[in-house]
Amino acid sequence: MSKTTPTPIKLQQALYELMWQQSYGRVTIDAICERAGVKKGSFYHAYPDKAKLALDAFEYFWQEQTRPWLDEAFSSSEPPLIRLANWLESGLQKTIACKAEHGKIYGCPLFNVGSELSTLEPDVAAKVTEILRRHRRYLISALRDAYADGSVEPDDAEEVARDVLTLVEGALTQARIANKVDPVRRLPKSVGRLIGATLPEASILTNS
Amino acid sequence: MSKTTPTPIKLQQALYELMWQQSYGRVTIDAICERAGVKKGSFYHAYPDKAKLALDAFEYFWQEQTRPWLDEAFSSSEPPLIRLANWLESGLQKTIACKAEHGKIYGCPLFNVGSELSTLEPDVAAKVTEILRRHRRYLISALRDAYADGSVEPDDAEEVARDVLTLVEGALTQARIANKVDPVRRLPKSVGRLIGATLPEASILTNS
DNA sequence: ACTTGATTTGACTAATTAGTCAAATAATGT
DNA sequence: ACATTATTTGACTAATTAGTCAAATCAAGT
Repeated sequence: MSKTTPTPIKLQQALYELMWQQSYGRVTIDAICERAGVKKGSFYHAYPDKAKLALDAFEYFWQEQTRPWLDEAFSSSEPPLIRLANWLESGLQKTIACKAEHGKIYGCPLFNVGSELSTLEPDVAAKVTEILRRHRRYLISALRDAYADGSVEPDDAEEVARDVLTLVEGALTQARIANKVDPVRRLPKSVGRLIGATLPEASILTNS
Repeated sequence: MSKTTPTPIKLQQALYELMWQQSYGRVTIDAICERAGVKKGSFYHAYPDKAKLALDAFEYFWQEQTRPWLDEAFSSSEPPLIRLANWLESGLQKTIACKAEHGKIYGCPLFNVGSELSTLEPDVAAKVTEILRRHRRYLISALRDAYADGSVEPDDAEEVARDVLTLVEGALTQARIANKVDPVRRLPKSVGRLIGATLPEASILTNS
């Protein structure tokens, strides 16, 4: 910790965490500043409003968190179906860890906040759509590889990827609403049904 | 219109519509009262707070809107797979109509608001879970019938119903976020994949 | 060390919002 | 018709919140 974290980053982290745990609308500028350890004047020096900050917050966490996670889970070192299994398994582990740490399942902030803001903050909704698209690319690649190596009956990778992501996001939202891990736990089987194959065991180490 | 609508009902309708189009958090008591054509004192005479009103609002719209809709779509007069097709088709029609009327796709308020409030208003989240459960019962029955008459390879109706509902709710949320009907339009095919059968054409009249 | 520009601060205003309450009105039973 | 109870009203307070701004502090280059 040589350099101090820049104010915009602190604000991005603060908003991200708060809107993930609560909701976008519930988070006040004051709350963001308090969590970021920054005074309100600094907020308005860095950002004109909460929505603009949200854009950066989503981008930051894609770059710092989601992208590295997907890069690992979808590593081409593994066969395509194992990649899918790893992705779901590590997602499940995150969900379980979240519940253990906070007593609550927070789900996917992209989906939660995207849905909350779609009619109110089109820019944020567009950002969410864009990041979901990036996410989907990993699925498309894995599916194409699975079709190519014959482990799954070929189909329209783009469409199936959409369905898989929709199911997974839906399950995360269900998990959040009911505060139960079950919907996430069932995903490998359901995703298997969707792509027309039985998913193998994940190769990723599941921290016991 | 002989009798005047009771104040609680007016408030329920107002909150339901507003939180569906915007978000729960964005809707103020004043806005509810204005839309309901009622003064704030009357609000607090009828309800202690917004969350309690939300409970009744969801129940009211289940009874008055969702339940009759499902009763018709899942009519036992039709073969089970046709019921599913009718359900999805009428949902698609609602989505298209919503976009045509408001220029926006609002999706499913249960899912949107449930996700928004899960960590903030447990009672509302519980109500949402309960209503989703009622919804799922229709799916379970249809699936059991489909298994019984041999139109689908038998499976765990309860589990498959969960998956189907998760996919459908996920698609509605995607549609809301991106303001596109596409995710909903693709549902018959994806649901077919999920249950392991190709869904037939809907028998319901699709208003052209 | 000094200057310049960027950043941070804290105290401020204005606006919004939740919630209260006594008085007015409407509804109900006798 | 009268009394009693329930409902509605509108004006009110208190609290929260967004957003502003001049002054103070910090950072960088010379």
